[in-house]
Amino acid sequence: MTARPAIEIGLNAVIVAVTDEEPRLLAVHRGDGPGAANELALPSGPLDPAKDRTLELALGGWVREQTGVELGYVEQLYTFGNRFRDPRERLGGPRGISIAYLALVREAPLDGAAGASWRSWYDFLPWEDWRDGRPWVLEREIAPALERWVRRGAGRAAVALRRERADICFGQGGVPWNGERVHDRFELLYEVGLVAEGYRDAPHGTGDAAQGAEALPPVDSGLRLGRPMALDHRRILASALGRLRGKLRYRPVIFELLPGTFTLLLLQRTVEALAGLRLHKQNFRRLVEQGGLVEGTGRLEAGTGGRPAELFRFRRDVLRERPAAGVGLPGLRSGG
Amino acid sequence: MTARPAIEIGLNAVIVAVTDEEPRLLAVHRGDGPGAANELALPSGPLDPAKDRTLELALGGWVREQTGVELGYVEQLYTFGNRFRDPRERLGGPRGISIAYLALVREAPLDGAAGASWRSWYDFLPWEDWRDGRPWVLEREIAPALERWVRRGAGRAAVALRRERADICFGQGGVPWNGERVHDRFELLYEVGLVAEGYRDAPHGTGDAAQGAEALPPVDSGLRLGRPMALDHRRILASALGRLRGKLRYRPVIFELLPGTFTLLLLQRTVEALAGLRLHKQNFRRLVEQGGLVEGTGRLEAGTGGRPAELFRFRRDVLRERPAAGVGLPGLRSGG
DNA sequence: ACACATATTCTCATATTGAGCATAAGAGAG
DNA sequence: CTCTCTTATGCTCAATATGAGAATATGTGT
Repeated sequence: MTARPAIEIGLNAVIVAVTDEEPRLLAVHRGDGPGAANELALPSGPLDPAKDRTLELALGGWVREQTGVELGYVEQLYTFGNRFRDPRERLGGPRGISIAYLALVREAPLDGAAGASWRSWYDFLPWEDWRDGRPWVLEREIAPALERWVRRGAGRAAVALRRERADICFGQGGVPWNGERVHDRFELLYEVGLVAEGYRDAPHGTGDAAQGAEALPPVDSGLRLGRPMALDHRRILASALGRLRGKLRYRPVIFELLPGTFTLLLLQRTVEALAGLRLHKQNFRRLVEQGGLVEGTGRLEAGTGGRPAELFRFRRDVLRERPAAGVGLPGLRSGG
Repeated sequence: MTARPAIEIGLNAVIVAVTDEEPRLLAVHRGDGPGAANELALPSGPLDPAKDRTLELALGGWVREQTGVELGYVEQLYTFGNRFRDPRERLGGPRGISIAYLALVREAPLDGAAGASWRSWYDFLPWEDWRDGRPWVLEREIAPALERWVRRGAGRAAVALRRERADICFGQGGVPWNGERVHDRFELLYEVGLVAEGYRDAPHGTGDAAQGAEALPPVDSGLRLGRPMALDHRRILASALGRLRGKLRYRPVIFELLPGTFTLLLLQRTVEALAGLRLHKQNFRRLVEQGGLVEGTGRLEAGTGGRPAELFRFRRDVLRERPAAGVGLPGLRSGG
């Protein structure tokens, strides 16, 4: 038996950019793994404990190698460490601990390196995009399937608990939709078996993979909502989206995704893309302008139809004045 | 050479309770380590990759063993992984990755197990307590030392950068104090050498421990602000306090620290203890009552001086109605 | 000149927040 | 029993923030 490390630290990056009003992430192809070959995955790689000085540096190296992209703003998301999170552990592989990061970049054309590509966020989590109203997939697929799951609860109390959980997660039964609860929603869909990963990872008799509180067999394994990813990468993506939506409120991170100057409409569309909501245009403008987040440059954009818009830039001073300034997403709008 | 793991996953817990209007954490004594013997440390222990099913379970086991305390609400904080974070790495120890958790409990008397004890949070971070106004140590020790550090910057631009950083961290030069920036503040004090750990860990000629952006020798090694802890445990504590202060705003976590029924004053004092601020009593009451966070029980508290206060309980329904409800700490008050 | 499209400015009703006054209800001193 | 002290609770008022939308400005293309 050769000496192999008992533990492997995996580093994963959710690399986000917004282009054409779509939030995108950088994905790579991944041919191995006992599941379906050639799944999409997050750029990732193991830490070399002897060489890598910091986790961020190691991550940046893997991303550079796999996608050619250089990371700027990077933030740690979460560390996942459940046993058998990576099915290779069952085959004698090391215990995998995976540290997920969120990175924000301005989308750059990929130099065709490897199989890296930009993918729309909502291909993976289609129920998160409310920009055109309540998403079809929620109404049509998720709600009925959840209702079946609720009803299948064992006893009155269990049904009530399940209903409360479903209502809170998906904004039903009078509960308002909460854009930041992305991970909770994915987790529920996973447990219920509504996403492909839930079915794939379920204990087909093995018995130990049931890591959730209740070991549920997937009940609606016919549904495959959203595009799946390798391992738990879609779960990581859900964490990232939730975190980013929350962060928008109280930190001016949005400017990491924008060019140096931009129109207020581009700023708004970028926020909307991430928030998955429409905002009231006039009020949004008031918020960012009076909030001191941006300042006009005096220059105008080349006309694209109507009256030309002024170009703005991020007001760096806001970090001194209101260190907790964000673009604040108070309410949602139906129309444009 | 015996087989030793190349990586060790350390699990640390910042276990918080509030008693007598003081936020406390559970600390243990720790006799080893190449530094000062018998330092205070967070309850912690390594993950057993072959046995522990989840990170939380492993953590709970170590905490139980070292303190006898059973964890309830647990939340992951951050994963630290810089090389040589643990100085034993230099002596051939495994690469240490440390995952920090925040746990909230109701303070229970310790059954004398081991050397566990409750310690006031602000013994370690005295500049964070503004309940009696701007803390003395900030005015008297930190501000002047930081000013010296700022002036020592190499060149005009460096001085300006340093000043901005110091101002933002510590609410000087017109910048308002931000209670959540706890970790940034500790980090700055560490780099500048104003806390004992900064001096202890500094590269005394070795040259590789300088992990910050600038490899600063500690400049004010005479000062020892606050009580130090083992390794980077005080940094972890700072992360925990910052996170908890932030979380109070948008999640009703405060009730994890309170008994089932409580007066509004106790609730307020508990929030104040964590926030390190005084709040306006009438407005606080309005906030939590109208916000639907609590409901009266009709019972009164045994008199402790003035008019008896009504006992309230947490309104669990708020989780359905406003899933993002917190106690909101809008502004600070000078008086009581 | 005219329709069209988008940008920008204002207005207005309604919450929310910050601050402080006023009143209520107990305990203890005289 | 009354006065004073103490804490609880209720209420007012101004300032500010938010949600919604009307009105006006300034381009492009016909």
